[in-house]
Amino acid sequence: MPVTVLLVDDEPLVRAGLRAVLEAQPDIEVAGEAADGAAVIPLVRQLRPDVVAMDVRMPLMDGIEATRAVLRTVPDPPKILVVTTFEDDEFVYEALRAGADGFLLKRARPAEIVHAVRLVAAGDSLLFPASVRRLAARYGDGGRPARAALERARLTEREAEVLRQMARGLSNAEIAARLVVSAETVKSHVSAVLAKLGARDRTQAVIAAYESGFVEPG
Amino acid sequence: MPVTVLLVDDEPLVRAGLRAVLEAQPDIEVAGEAADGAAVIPLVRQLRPDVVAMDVRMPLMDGIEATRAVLRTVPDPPKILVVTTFEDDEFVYEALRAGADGFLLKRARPAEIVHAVRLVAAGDSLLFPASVRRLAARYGDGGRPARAALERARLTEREAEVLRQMARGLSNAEIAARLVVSAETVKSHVSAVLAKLGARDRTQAVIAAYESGFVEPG
DNA sequence: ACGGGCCTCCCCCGCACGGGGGAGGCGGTC
DNA sequence: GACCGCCTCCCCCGTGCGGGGGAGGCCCGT
Repeated sequence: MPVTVLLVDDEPLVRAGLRAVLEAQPDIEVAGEAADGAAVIPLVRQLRPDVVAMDVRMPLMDGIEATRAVLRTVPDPPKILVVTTFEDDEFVYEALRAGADGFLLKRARPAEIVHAVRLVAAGDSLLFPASVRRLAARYGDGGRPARAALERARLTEREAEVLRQMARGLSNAEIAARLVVSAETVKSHVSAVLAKLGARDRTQAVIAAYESGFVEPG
Repeated sequence: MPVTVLLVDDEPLVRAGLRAVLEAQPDIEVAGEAADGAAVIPLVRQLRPDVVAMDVRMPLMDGIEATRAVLRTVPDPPKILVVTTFEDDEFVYEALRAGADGFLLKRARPAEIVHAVRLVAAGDSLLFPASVRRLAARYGDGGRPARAALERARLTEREAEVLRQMARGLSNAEIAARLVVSAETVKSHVSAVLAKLGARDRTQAVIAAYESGFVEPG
């Protein structure tokens, strides 16, 4: 059965764009739309979408509040894919803490948008649109961010182990030696980790590990 | 003038080995030896070495205590290069907090040992023998580690900026675009950063940035 | 006026990395 | 028995990365 998506954005144009992109896919279906965060909860209860594509800036109730509200009040809640622009940097961190499963830049190419929806629908986390990184330098703390976000990425035992080794700065060959497997096997695990985290390379994966609390600095 | 080094290790064999390796270099000179941490402070005051190669496990006063003592009591103190084994993992973190400038594995090859001494003598930090990474998973916190260690790496403005971009997961090409310079220039800066941090690749550099507090997670 | 640090850009080159495939074994579940 | 997830290993292939050089322009301090 197809992945159902609820679009939440105050701009009709953006909703139309997302709808066009997503409905071009045979395995994705737009279940409905909302123009405001306050309208989201009843719609989620009614439509029970797999994924909510949630804008950040909205009148009445912003995307962060709406995310929190949905996750708090709806049993077996949908995945929340937060739609951001470069200007929304400061909200990304809050969204992560609110329990968002992934991020998406409005200016992303259609293929990326589709990919993001499929990824979070499958239970993986998408922690790596470029903008997510920009918060790093800006925010001191305010509480531990969502380790859950990475845990929800459903890494297998072995993949988690490989990620830990990556986060120690080891090369594939070194990891292979330490885990006593072939380099090819390590490459397989690394690729799986990258895919599940939405990371492009090992560096991004390690950053995600730190940012999500999967590994602790110090 | 040559780099002068004070060797501090309770095992004569290790001291002899270090001496042999270092004195084979025309630009490095062993100023003296000590078999115990307690003997270090007077010797440092007397010999004023550029670098102290400090063992961790020693009778009377261990390398961590000695490092703290030297840095606290000696004006214009020498660089401290902590000599560790794989078994000393748990001390590495403390050493970093105590103000050590670099780490060196006893089993390192001669060329690496020489390189490490030259690096810290030049004011750079060597944060990346493999063992340093192993502490990551083990220690919760206990206080902020040495941001100073990375600051002492004397990154230039531009290098620090490039490192920040690296720590956001950007590729060289993306950094080039963002800083409006050529990819070649970025490569130059990246290479300089790796050299100064003693990192092998960008992933290790980013880890060092997190571990040292140069960038903050969350 | 000269040196030195910094930023900038360029060349060549080898290699680890990562994508895209596939495939076999093994332990669970249905 | 059939299925599926996980781990393991293999192939090919392109390329971003990083090392090793060098070089010119700029500002600054002496």
